[in-house]
Amino acid sequence: MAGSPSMKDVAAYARVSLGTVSNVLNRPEVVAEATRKRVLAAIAELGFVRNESARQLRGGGSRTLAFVVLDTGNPFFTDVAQGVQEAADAVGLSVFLCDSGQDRRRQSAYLDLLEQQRVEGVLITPVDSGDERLTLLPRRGTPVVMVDAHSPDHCSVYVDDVAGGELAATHLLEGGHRHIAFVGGPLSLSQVADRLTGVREAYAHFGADVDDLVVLETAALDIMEGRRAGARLAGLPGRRRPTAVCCANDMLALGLLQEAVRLGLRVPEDLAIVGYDDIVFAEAAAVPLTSVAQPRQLIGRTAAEMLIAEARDRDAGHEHRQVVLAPELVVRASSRLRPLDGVA
Amino acid sequence: MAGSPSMKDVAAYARVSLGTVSNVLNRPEVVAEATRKRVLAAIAELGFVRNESARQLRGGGSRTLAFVVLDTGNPFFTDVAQGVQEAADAVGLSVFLCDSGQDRRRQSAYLDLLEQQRVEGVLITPVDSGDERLTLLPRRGTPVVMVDAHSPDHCSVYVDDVAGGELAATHLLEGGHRHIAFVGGPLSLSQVADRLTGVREAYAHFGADVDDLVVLETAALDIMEGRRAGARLAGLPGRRRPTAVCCANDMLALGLLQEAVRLGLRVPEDLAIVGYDDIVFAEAAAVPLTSVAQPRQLIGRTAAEMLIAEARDRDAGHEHRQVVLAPELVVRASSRLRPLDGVA
DNA sequence: GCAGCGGTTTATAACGTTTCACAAGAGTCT
DNA sequence: AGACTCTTGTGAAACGTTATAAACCGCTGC
Repeated sequence: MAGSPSMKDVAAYARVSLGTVSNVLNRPEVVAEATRKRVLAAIAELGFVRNESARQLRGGGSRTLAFVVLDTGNPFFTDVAQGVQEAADAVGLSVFLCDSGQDRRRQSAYLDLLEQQRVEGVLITPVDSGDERLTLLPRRGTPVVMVDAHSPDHCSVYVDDVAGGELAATHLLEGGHRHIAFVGGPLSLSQVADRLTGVREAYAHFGADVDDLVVLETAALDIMEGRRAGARLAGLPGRRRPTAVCCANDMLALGLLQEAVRLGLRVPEDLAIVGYDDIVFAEAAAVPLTSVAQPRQLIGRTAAEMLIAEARDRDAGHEHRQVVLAPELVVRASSRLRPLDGVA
Repeated sequence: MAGSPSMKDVAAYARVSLGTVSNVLNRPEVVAEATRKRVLAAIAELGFVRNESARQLRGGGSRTLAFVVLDTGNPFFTDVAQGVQEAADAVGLSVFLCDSGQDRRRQSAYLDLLEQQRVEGVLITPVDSGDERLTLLPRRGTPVVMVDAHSPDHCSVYVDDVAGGELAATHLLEGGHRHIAFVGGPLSLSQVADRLTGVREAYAHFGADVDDLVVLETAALDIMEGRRAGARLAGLPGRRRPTAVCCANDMLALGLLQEAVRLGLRVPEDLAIVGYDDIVFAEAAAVPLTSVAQPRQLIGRTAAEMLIAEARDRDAGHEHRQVVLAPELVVRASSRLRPLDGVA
């Protein structure tokens, strides 16, 4: 009455039993045409809406999965999310997006909430991969798949960040750069750490002196931090300033690019820049940005499919799989060699 | 046993009654120190996790609200979402983001799901403002607030799009342009329609001939559509080509800008461009983009606060409020007058 | 006449919480 | 000692579904 009408109200209104209403909803083929119509009319008349909580409590799962994202402001993640949606749609699941905003507390809060909601599974790009919840959830029956990150205790889909970092740095080294800055952080994020490792390996493989590499750790991976880093670099006297920058993602790179240009540096002549992720805005930047591309939608789709599979055969033995995809370098103007650029 | 442990299991393990476990969880102050500890230990030992469905079924609301977004790929919306998060956090609510992807079917599916989940309320930027669900939900007790759109039957927070469109067009008219193209769509979106109306009004107020205005309707508001429109414009012979473009949002503008430049047009000399939303990438574009700025976070925060208020006094009489915010023009290089540009 | 038959419908027992009225003890005051 | 309070803990009744077993009904076939 006061609240929304329940199946009981519908049953009373249609002069049938509760069970019949349930049947109309769940196995319409077993109820006679006439009664079915009567019940449906009652439902429409009363504006009855199934109570998902009760449903879930009684019977099956939630038909819902969640994707906990590091930063919805970064188009990379929203593209990954598209892939997730696609895969979920295909099997009739809905996706809730949760933005941790690179905040551990929020990540924890969401994980608690999602477990309590009994979602079918959780996809996550963790801020804090050390959170015990990440191992607890699967142990208690909520599968967790790592997206764009890896962990021995979960299924995961990620792009080989070491290879990506190496790709970026090798490109710059081949361009004659030796004094390169790596900009990114926090280093506790595995993506960032791995990309840096890749950059170091490039120095090694190239036979260059890794002491020429400067690491600028940032507090986050967004445009603001990029601008800050750009200002710092531009403030250095020419001699001590790196001639190229490897950024841990495109958000940083775009901010850095913008600020560097504003402060009078020429890109790529004074400062070559390479980003990471190849977000859709990289190509449209002031100076089109060289970037390491990742198969974004594929990451999302694959991760969701793995999650769904894991949720399906929850009881049956499940082997965690690590799917590693390959990054690809897209060269654009921000790092392109010009006649002016001497070769080391 | 098989499934996750329930409060009953915890009670048995701790050798207390069910009610006591509940008390430990909900009113810890009423239970004696010793028993409380024993129960907490049992909870930890068994890895008990509250079942939110049962909780909700029995008692109160879901402590959750949802934001159904037109396109998570558009940073404008993710910024609005930040504002929503902020306001929700402040009162201890969680936010689920749902991406309708400009797809009516998906919007409907989400609305159904959310109503069944009994969320506290729904924020939405509708693809299809004609969907009956939008009026049904509030009538049945789930408050709905329009974000960046308006409707007489709901609370809403939006920016005066007519004023915004007029701002953009007036700026171009003052720059001497007469042959302007409006690019945006679908026109069924109120934002798009209103911005176009504003452009027309600018012509009227300026005493210019509105027949010089060309309308290019697009299928969506994304970069791809922008590129397509850019190609179309660039393909026109110089005489018939508009000298300026008003885009319905920045995604379109950035795509259009990129393609126009690629096809050899100079911006703003051959083609001036004004975008809408002033997303963070507008400033970092190939040619920094003039745009109509909206107070994104404020929109989200205000909308969420209104939703929360409406949900709180659900029964008490509630008057729908329309909060209209003011747009602001940010002039950058993509429309800046150069000495070369003659004045009409 | 009676067992047996689909085809329909019904009554009832869960599911895991929260809440509320009440019981069991331990003090306190007369 | 009896009548009180106060502090803790208990038991049972909801909440709105779904599933399962049983009941009903009008027939058919023997």
